[in-house]
Amino acid sequence: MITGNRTTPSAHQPAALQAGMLAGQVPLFDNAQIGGVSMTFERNAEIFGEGEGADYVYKVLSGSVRAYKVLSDGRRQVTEFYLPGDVFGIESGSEHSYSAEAIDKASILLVRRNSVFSSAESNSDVARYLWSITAAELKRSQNHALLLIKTAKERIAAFLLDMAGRLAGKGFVELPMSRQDIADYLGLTTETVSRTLTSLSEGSTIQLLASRRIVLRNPSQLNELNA
Amino acid sequence: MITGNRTTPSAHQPAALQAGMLAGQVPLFDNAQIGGVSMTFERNAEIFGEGEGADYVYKVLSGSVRAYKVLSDGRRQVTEFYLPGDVFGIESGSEHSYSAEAIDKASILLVRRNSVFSSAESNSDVARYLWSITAAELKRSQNHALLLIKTAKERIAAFLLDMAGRLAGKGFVELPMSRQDIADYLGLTTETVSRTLTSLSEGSTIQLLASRRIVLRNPSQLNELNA
DNA sequence: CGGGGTCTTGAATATCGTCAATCGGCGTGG
DNA sequence: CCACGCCGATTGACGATATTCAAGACCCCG
Repeated sequence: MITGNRTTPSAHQPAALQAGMLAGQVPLFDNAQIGGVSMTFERNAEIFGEGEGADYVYKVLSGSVRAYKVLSDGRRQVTEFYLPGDVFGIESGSEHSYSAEAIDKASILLVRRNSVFSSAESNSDVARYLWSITAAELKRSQNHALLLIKTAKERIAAFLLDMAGRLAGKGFVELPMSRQDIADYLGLTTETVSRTLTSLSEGSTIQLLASRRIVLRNPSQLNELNA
Repeated sequence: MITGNRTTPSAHQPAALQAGMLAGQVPLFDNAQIGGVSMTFERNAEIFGEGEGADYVYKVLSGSVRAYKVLSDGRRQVTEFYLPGDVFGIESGSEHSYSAEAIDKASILLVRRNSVFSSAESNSDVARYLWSITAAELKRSQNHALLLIKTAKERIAAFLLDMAGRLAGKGFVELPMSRQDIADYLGLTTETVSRTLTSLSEGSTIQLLASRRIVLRNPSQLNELNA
């Protein structure tokens, strides 16, 4: 790996590691004892590609990341969006089963997979933390699959509520990703995403301050759509 | 938990535990040291329900199991089919995030979650096994999501290939599940599943010996559909 | 041989996708 | 500072795929 337009590894910068941590867990990724290195990725820069060696695990310090798979004909499925605090790239196999790119300029903490694994060998807290992250991702993935059987309006509603919960803005949600990213996450087209947002806006369930800046005027209405 | 029409726990019966085991792994679930109990579930009997306490982990000894989530309006998403050798029901939270039912008469090995967890505390091999099972499920779930963005024909093709690989019959695939189960797994309707199978059959890609007994006449053709 | 559930088939409809044009914001350069 | 150009987003008209509603066939079990 280590390709793409990224900056040179900078000195390690301690991170605010609130998210992703359950009570009583080891502050994995938060100090030099495990040897993390932070890197900056430019907009659309590849962090790793499907099939590449899974030699590192990653944590978002700032910015946002999309993970995705592509079909042979170019159709793309965004499996997950990772926001500050999220850990990603942990795999059981030796190769990544999906690709990851920075959505916007992003600062990412890299930790050698071996460091984490060998640490887990001797420290059961680390092992449990590792497992709990994976289990949480599994749960998210299963809920994602649940999304994909819903109607377009329901998918958008669920997506907005999810993002509102994770981005916690000042009265509005500032989406880092494009309509295409959203479409590929929800299994829709950009046109349908756009139309659905317009429709929700016309029903004053939401308000579009800008295309990526959205006010949830009526969250409970979104929740009802969340069948 | 422990509800539904199931038989009383029988004496432990040693299982053929080939599947789900990676090289060098601990034969978890295969002996009394961890206190497994096998139970028989009748067709359509509930093994556990969403929201119930996740006090056990399960392994299919014979028969088959469907895991699913339901939306408030009754739409059902089958998240996974579990076949002999598969382990399921491991969760990070204290409650199951999905339900599980026997598809046909099934024999299931139950192991107390606490036994597994405490074993993982002291034995890093068990911890690693636990994690690898969860990671493998995550990978399957992500591939499942990938399925849901494809066309009906592609979904059916992928499903048939998957089942053929896992069921390994004598010249044909004997499906344990109904069209409704397949439909809910693939995010389609029974009618669409039926029509698509008929269409594949007319193109002699497959042959329907009986509705649940299918010959893959031309697997490579199915693979090409697997975009 | 009958009955109930499963599966298949048909016709009409709806939702979302495709193709295409236009709009709009933003950075660049004059 | 304003004009241009580019990329992303929106909107419209149309079409295709899958759903819905409905009827009938098949098959296993009693």
